Amino acid sequence: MDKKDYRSTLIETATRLFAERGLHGVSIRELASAAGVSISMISYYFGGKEGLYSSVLQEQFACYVHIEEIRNRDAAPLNKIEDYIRWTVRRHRNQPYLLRFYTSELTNPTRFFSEIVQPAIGRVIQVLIEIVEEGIAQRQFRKGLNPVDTVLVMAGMANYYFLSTLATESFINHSPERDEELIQHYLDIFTKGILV
Amino acid sequence: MDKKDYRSTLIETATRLFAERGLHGVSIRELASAAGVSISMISYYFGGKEGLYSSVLQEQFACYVHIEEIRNRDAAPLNKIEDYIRWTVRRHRNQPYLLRFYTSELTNPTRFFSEIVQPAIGRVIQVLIEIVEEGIAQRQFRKGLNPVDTVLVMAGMANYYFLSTLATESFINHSPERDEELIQHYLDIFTKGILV
DNA sequence: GTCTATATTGCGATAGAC
DNA sequence: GTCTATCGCAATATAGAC
Repeated sequence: MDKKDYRSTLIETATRLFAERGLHGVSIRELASAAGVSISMISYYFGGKEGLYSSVLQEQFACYVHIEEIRNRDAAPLNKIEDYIRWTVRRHRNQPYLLRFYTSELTNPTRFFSEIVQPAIGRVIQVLIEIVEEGIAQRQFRKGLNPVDTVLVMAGMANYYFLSTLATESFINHSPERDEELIQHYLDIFTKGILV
Repeated sequence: MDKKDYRSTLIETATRLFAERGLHGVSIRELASAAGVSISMISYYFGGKEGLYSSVLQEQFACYVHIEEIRNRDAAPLNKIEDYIRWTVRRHRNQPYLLRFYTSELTNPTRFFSEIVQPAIGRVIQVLIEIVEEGIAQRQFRKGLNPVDTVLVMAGMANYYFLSTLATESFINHSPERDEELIQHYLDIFTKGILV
């Protein structure tokens, strides 16, 4: 908790509040009061509430450029898939509110979706499709696989674990200590399936 | 488009608008105007905007009781898993706005989450865990599987396909004609994995 | 840069006529 | 059951003092 300037403090506070209640669920009064500044600061630094929301969104999705490093790694397709899963888990742990923006923009898109969110998610899916196609071409993955469906299974399992937290936390342990075990199980199921 | 009473018309209109923009994203003025009634009808029938939202939510999640039929079927665990996937796809196709409420309540819960949404989703996950445990006990599924992680993979892949639509529709075909193929691929990957 | 005060608009709810 | 009119309040944005 270093001393921050008002601009950073506002972004920090807004990230939490927008994540918890959405763009329309929070007023600039509440935002300013929670950040300990006056409401006029929001217009001053961000040009209004939507500008602040847009800045928060850009910061949250900036990390998606990292998919290019996974893409360009000189590694076997299966290792890249492991990279993707580890990176996804790490992303959600480091940015506890990321998934809120991710899903809230996917289901109730604001006018910033097409500019910030769609390119980020779309690019990740495209890179993953490339990786699966590469794996099939190198005969490491099965021939009959549909790359698109394979990728959606993979992205689904990696993200849904975090999405489901609120509905299952009363009977499923979601603590970070179990992450390594989770990653191993996910890779195991994804590569070998569930049948004996 | 039958002739409907105002109550049903309001539920129908509100389902679309709340799904697209969330509880706070829509005003009762807009709701009433889109439904072609006066705003006082919302108080009259539902006791206010939140009452209307609650009715919409209850209607959307009523279908979740159907998981008990899958649970009680006299069928092999693998067949029950296929049932679950088919039922999930059907559910999202029949109720195009269901996933909006599902994810928006999971990420920005309203005060109706714990009463309506959590019990529905939680129960489905619990039944699926039972099914996987049964499959392991009957030696149809692999011994080392963690039932919880297995279920989260399954629920993730079944739901994420629909969740991702908005970000991938420009390069992935999400039309219902492909659903049967999708279900087959998903079952195939989930049972056999991706490796050769 | 930061504040207070205020302009203006839109909100949810409801009283009361029909 | 349904409407119009209106109340009281909270919203965003900004002008202007410091």
